[in-house]
Amino acid sequence: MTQDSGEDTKQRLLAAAGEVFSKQGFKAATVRTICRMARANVAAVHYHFGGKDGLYSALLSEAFVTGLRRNPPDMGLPADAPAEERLHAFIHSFLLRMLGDGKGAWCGKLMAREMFEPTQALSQVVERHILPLSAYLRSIIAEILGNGISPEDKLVRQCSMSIVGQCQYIFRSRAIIDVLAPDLRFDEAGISGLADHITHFSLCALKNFSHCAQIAGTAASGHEQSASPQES
Amino acid sequence: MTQDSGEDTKQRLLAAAGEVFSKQGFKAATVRTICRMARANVAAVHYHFGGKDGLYSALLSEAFVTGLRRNPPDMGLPADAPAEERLHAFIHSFLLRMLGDGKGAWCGKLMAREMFEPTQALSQVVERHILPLSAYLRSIIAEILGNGISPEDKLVRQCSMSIVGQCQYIFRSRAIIDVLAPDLRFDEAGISGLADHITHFSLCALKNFSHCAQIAGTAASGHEQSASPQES
Amino acid sequence: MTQDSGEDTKQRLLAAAGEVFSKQGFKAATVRTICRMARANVAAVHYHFGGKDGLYSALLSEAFVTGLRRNPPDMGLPADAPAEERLHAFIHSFLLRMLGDGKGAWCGKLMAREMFEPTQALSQVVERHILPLSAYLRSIIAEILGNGISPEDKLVRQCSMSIVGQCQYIFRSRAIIDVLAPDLRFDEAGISGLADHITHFSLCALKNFSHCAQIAGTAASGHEQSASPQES
Amino acid sequence: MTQDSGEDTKQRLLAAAGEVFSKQGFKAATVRTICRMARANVAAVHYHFGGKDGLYSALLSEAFVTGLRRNPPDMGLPADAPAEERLHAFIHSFLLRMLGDGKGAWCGKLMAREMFEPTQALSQVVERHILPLSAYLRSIIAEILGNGISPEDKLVRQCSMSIVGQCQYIFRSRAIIDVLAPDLRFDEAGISGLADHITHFSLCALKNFSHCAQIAGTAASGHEQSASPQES
DNA sequence: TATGAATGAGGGTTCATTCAT
DNA sequence: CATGAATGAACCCTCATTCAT
Repeated sequence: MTQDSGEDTKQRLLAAAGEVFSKQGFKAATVRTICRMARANVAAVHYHFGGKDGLYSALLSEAFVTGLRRNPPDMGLPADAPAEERLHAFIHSFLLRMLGDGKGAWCGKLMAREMFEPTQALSQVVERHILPLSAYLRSIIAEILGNGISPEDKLVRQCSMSIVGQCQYIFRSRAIIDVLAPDLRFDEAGISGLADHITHFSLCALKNFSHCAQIAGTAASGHEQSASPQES
Repeated sequence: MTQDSGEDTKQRLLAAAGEVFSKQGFKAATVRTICRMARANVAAVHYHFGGKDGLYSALLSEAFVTGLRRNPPDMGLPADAPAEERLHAFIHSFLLRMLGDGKGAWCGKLMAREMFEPTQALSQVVERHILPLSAYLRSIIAEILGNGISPEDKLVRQCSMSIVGQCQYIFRSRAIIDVLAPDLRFDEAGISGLADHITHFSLCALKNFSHCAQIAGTAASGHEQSASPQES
Repeated sequence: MTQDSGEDTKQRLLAAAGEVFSKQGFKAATVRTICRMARANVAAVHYHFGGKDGLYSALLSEAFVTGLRRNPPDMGLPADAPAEERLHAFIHSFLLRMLGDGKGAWCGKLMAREMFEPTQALSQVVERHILPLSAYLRSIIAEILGNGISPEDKLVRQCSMSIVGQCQYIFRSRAIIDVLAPDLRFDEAGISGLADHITHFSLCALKNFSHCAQIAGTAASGHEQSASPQES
Repeated sequence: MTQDSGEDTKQRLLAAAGEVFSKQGFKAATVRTICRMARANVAAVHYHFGGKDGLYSALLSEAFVTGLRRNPPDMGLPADAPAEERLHAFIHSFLLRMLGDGKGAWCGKLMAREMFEPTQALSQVVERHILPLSAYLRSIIAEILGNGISPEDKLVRQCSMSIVGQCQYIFRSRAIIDVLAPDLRFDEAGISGLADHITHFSLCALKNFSHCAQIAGTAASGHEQSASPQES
């Protein structure tokens, strides 16, 4: 019973911390708010996590694990599914992790914030979770680009950034988007629609990358260090 | 000398505030830090701007004006330049405003932060600066998509988000990118290269949007509220 | 010990606040002074009372309760004592509450100040403590005036003000009185003597109110809206 | 013209200071408020009066002179008027000085405040203005009491306090009175009525002081240091 | 003579943290 | 294990004052 209560308090603290930290940021969030929401004493967070920093670190670790378990990057697709479908699943799960409104939706929000405003807890998360995710996305991109391009190629990296950028923008600029596209809803159907668009947009780009090379070249007014498929 | 000193202090405060606010955010930044950096008294910010809020508002307004003057969205291109070139200029100037290292480099950083963590000072900035910028970008996109599509079309709006998302990601996830792509430099040449890639990627997508429709349709596993060119 | 210490600090804060607030007024008094005097931390007042306002409110409530318990308006007289003796007890206890030098002497001082410079904490004190006191005094006055006059009569109200005014003046103009009547001592005997005088002065007035009516009428040079016993 | 403006500013500052100081007290009042009301620069008060303290001192001196000139204690009565009428005039003028709403009504308010919360500027005012006023009142009282009683007698002093106390109470406890006697108006007629009552009440007491002695003696339960007419 | 700009001390309040129980 | 009480540093802001013109 004591143990239960102890673990229970710890979990309630983590849940509350997720909500508050993801909504207000590390600095703006206050330990008191978190503890009040978790129906715990102010001193509990220091007892369990050693302080505000410790709570945040613990939260960050759990955030990724929980988020990925809830919305895995392949969304249950078999490993041998077509690359196009796997890209769509990756994008869709990405959006769900960041925009989902259900309990624990803060996982992705917290990560997005961490990338923008990295704390010292970031590095371990990057190595443990982000790098593998990135590698997985790049393998999909390389497969779509074809021509035997390596997932480590600079072009693949850039395309990976283009895709992830589109996903994160939706969440990060939500305040702006609410003004620019007020009819956009972030319910399940809205998220699905966004995933479709981003997938469509990106596939169009990837599938035609070589054909359009000269156009970009022209538009780039001579700056030609931009990687092209033939480069590698 | 009085006038000079008066305006001077005000300008020094703005400069320091830009640096600190863009680096730490509104809440985490402290008036003391800003004043120390500006070699001004703590009370000066209240005298000149009426408080922390006022300083931030003034800064936000100036940030956009200064940034746009330094790197205008058309980068000096004639109004009748090809849409492709104007898109490239838009993207390039966007990156320069956010990534530039010169004095006032915080302009873009500040805006990116404001979009992620909007304060009450955001609304006026949106109306005065962001909406026109967005309209300009959409007009370019509509021209490239052709078929007489309206700049207000949902598809154009989504593509606009795709493009802006790619640009902002570069800045926003700098901490991650430093790990994912450690060879990326953010000097003039590096930024130019990034602009080329994003332009290329986006043009490939836009130019082939209709041809790829069925691919996205397949990948989207039946969710078809995603707009397609034929829709409008 | 925890409980003791906890309540102890709260009580020390109240005691110090009483001294400081009554001496300097709400605005001029500083939380830091109070805390220093109470050997407590600056944050303690916010922990226990929620802020300067809360401390003042709590103090005001306690002041009246403590003061009335220490010097009840009837001074232990039986309820059926003659009205004259009850009036004397009322006046005497009033002076004791305001001029007493013992611990908690600030009770009356605080109230006097509050009446002169009312804060938003006044209303509740008025309803809870002052109105009953006033009603009690008016019942005594009505009994002395006789003729079946109602305690709510305008004349009774005015006489009540005359009596309370005499009592409060002693305290309020202490600075002046020290000059005008330097031989006045505010020890137990001095206060008792003052109570005797005020009682005497007021009884003389009340007992002869009807007989003197024409005198006042003459002196009032025609302004006759002053209530007289016959009025009601 | 320069001189005019200078003197003008000085006068406007005094007028504004009177209003603000009398309404908020010395500490709570701010130089900025006064200067804004006087349409003068913040530094003007330091230039003309040497600081906040100096302004207050200057104001206090002027307050009494102006107030007494506006409402002299005899209200124009001939020096040989009956004592009863002179008492009424004294009381009436006292109330007018404190409760008047016209421009410059702050004179009395300021003095009342000063008596309650004496600053170091009080002493000179007491000697120059209050002592003569008090002596004048005592001469009236002594004349009414008759029996050749001296104006310096302890009884006369006490009666003087009783009368002044009634007058000041009306002003000082205005916040309470608004609750206890909400039908009381402080226009010219209301003030006149109050003056009538206080005069009436006091005359009744004074005229019958000797007759009632034994009553007070009884009520005073043995404390007999209260002065009686026969004593001196 | 008069003023806009700038100052430093101090205001109340909030915070993460620690202590004794 | 857990908690209510207490802490001191730092927050933004306001003030009377002074400075340079």
